[in-house]
Amino acid sequence: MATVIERIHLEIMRAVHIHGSLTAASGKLNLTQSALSHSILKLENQLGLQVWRREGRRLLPTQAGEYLLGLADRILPQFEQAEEQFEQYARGERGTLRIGIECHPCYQWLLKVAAPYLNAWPSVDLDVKQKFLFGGIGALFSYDIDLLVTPDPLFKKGLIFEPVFDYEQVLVVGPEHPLRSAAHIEPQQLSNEILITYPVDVERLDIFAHFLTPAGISPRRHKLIETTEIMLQMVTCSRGVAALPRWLVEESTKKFSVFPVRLGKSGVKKQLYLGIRETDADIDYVEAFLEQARKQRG
Amino acid sequence: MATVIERIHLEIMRAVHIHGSLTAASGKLNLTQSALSHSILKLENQLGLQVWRREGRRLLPTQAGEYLLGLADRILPQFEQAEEQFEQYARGERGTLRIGIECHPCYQWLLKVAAPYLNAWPSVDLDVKQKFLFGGIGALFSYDIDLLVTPDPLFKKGLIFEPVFDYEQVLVVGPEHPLRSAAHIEPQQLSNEILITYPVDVERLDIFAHFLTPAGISPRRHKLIETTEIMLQMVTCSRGVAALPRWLVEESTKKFSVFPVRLGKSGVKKQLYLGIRETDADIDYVEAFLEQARKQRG
DNA sequence: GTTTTTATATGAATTATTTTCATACAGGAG
DNA sequence: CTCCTGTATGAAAATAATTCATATAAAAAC
Repeated sequence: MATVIERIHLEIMRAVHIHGSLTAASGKLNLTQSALSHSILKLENQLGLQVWRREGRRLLPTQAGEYLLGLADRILPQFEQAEEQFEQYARGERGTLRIGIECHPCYQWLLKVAAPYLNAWPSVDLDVKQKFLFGGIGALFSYDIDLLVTPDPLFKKGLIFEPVFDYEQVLVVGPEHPLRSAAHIEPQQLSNEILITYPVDVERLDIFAHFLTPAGISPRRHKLIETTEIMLQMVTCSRGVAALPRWLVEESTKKFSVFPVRLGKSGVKKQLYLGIRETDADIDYVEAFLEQARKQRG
Repeated sequence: MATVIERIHLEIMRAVHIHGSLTAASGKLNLTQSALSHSILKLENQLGLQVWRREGRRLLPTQAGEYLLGLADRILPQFEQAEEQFEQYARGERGTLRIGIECHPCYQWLLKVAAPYLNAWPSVDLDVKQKFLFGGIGALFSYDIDLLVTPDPLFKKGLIFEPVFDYEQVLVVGPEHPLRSAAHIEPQQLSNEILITYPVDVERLDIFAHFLTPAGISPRRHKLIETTEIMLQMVTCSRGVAALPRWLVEESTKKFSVFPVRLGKSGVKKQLYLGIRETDADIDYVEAFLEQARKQRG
């Protein structure tokens, strides 16, 4: 078969899916309803099958339509990303490094590396993404991001992962807290505490995954807070305890009266990794980011 | 920016890359050299940058050109796969289940499952792929395959892996071989043998990865053979020993005089997994394949 | 239940785009 | 230097996409 599916068809499928009707979609695409109708009808003719089941005036995707929608979701972002990239090239900029992060400490760490990197590479933009339909690895494979910061590396063909940061996850308590100067704590000592965490799945929280859950302990209450600052504020006021990287706690002692306590006798030790696609390994500004990360490390 | 990059541009970039010149590419695309030239020139105007550096009459991709080539490699196969899929839909067929395999036992196992599945689903085609630029997981993520058979599952968001087959990797020896009726063998007993394997990386061969290498032993010689039949033939004639799944050896005793011997006291135990994309989990013929695999298992 | 509104489909006319044709121009081989 | 072979280019031709005007029908409103 010749080439029949064009970008415009995917654009139409997606726009109709999002906006609910050909008419609504036509506005967004700066075309008339008639143009879209003709375009899809032609496609249906060429394919020899329907893309929508016309039920009254609703357009319900058929199996083929669903397939096209999936194709649109995979492909259109890549066209768009490419066009943005070219706009940047044309302006003399190098491009955008799209960074994906999969945990909160990842974000904290990234903030520290980003500043010196942006100074060194004024022609490169950074874009940070946190939500991935198929996880960070999937985002890397499908070119949604160029670089992944994660605690879970994957050593597979086509990807390169490198450790960039070691840290210890510690409990943070306020100045009034009885555990304030304990050498370390055991899981059961948290069973009567209010534990404050970021609002993510419990399995993804280190204090649960590597400390409480293995011991079969739950805290008295589990409170969810979005931002680190508010979290530390609440800990300072004895409204609960939290778990954060030690370096972050130590940096915060200027602003908040908070104290780190080791989790378990040997502590909860974590590593962050940086992952890229093998094919990107020799792009200068990608390489430079890894270099910057290594420098920060040592 | 409006939508400027179209499928045809990617087709041209790829064809020129493959065939070396606009003129050569034009033949393959059933267009004239002039058409391609106009098309790319228009694109370059809209993007505001060159896609090729014109050096004499050679067209050398610029950075932007390289980017487009990468885009073409990722995107065009998806368009093509979609069109094939639609052709099948139009013929009343359900589609093609593209299966990736990452090891030789995977292939042997697949052969056993494929026959009953194809009978049960006459409207579905199977396509088996063995070579992946970015490994099986990458192929799954980038829609090169729909289903992966592998000994290395990856439990990540967006993917579903399920164990489908347990087997023991054993040594195969011929009728004259002194180890023929040994209860099991130790690594050093192979140091004077000719070991026959498939021609793949040593790290991917179970007998090396899980038996010889940990003990620091190498066989006297290492011979590479492509096909299982020839391999068994050579073993029968005392031309060497091989390592294969026990079930495969047992099935082969009718045709070849070969004998399985356990590797180490507790044997080398392996599992095969089937992996799919989460989004495909409720496609009936995909589900049916998993069901078939489970049935085979029990 | 009738009317009004709002959606898609369709044919013809128009506009825009792509493609070809003819040819200019230039690099590389001999 | 000349011939061969590649790309670029402008104008003409062919094709394709888009609009406009309108038909048709399903919801919604009354």
